[in-house]
Amino acid sequence: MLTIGTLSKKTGTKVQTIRYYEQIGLMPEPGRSEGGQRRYDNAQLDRLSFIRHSRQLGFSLDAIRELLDLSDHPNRPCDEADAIARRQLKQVEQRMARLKALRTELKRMVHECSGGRTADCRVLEVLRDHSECLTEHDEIGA
Amino acid sequence: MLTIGTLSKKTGTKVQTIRYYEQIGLMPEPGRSEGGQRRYDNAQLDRLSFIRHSRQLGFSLDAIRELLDLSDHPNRPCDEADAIARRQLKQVEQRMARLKALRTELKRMVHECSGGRTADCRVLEVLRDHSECLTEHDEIGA
DNA sequence: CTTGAACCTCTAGCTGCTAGAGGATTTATA
DNA sequence: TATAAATCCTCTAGCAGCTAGAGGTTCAAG
Repeated sequence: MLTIGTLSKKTGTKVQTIRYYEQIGLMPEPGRSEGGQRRYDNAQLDRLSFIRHSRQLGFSLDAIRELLDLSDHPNRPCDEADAIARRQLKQVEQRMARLKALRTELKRMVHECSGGRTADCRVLEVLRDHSECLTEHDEIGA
Repeated sequence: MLTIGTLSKKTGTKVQTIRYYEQIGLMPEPGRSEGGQRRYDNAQLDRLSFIRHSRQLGFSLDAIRELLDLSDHPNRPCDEADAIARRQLKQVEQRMARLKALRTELKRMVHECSGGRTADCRVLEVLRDHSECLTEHDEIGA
């Protein structure tokens, strides 16, 4: 029987986060001690590890919900899990492409800054005038 | 005199977002029409463009606040603006490195999935067992 | 039996918007 | 000048995915 603190340490998840996962139904309600404290077993430890690992790979909580559901039904075809992973891969690739464009632009800004007064600062100038940008970077928060 | 809708179209910013920027003090309170509607001038248009462009380059609203402040004081040294941009560049590079590791792992997962039952799904297996990962990817939400 | 660490619930906060309700104003046309 | 459509207003609440803190209880060691 594991306390929430132990689970926290074993998975590198904050205690509050574990309770949050329970609240949104991602983790099942665990058993309780006589005094009302949460007590976990190994299955729940595995589940939390799965969740955390998926989060580390960038999957959304919704995607993880689906993946967990699939994982609970061993006889279903795995196309769906595959599709979710492919979607995630695509997203990662899109984000990388975007960051690459940003990096180019930022490098250029920083590189051109000669360190005088802000009046002549290339960084600020570029920010003021989009047309100075050589690369495309048109979506916010992608 | 520009209405908020015009500003919205010219900068590609949602009307609510413009009001939000005003609320958090990023945009100044504009003048008003007799009936109480917001009316903007070109200086404010420029300011909003600056904000938007900075957002597109990934700067946080706090960073933008600093950049705007620097931009308003042409005689200050521009080290600070430079530092902010360098910080941003560093962040972008870190995120890229992280995404690269994720991509590798996701590719491997997807590649190895042979399309059978979920019981044998490599995607789910890898998620279950971190030790199967070849690359490091230890921070969440970076 | 006492102490202190870990637990409990509950509420509110973070970033950066976005959406909708319910109503007022502006503008174009008839 | 009247009216209708488009735009504007304020206010509140919601999204993801946690995180922090208040104020109080339980547990395990000594």
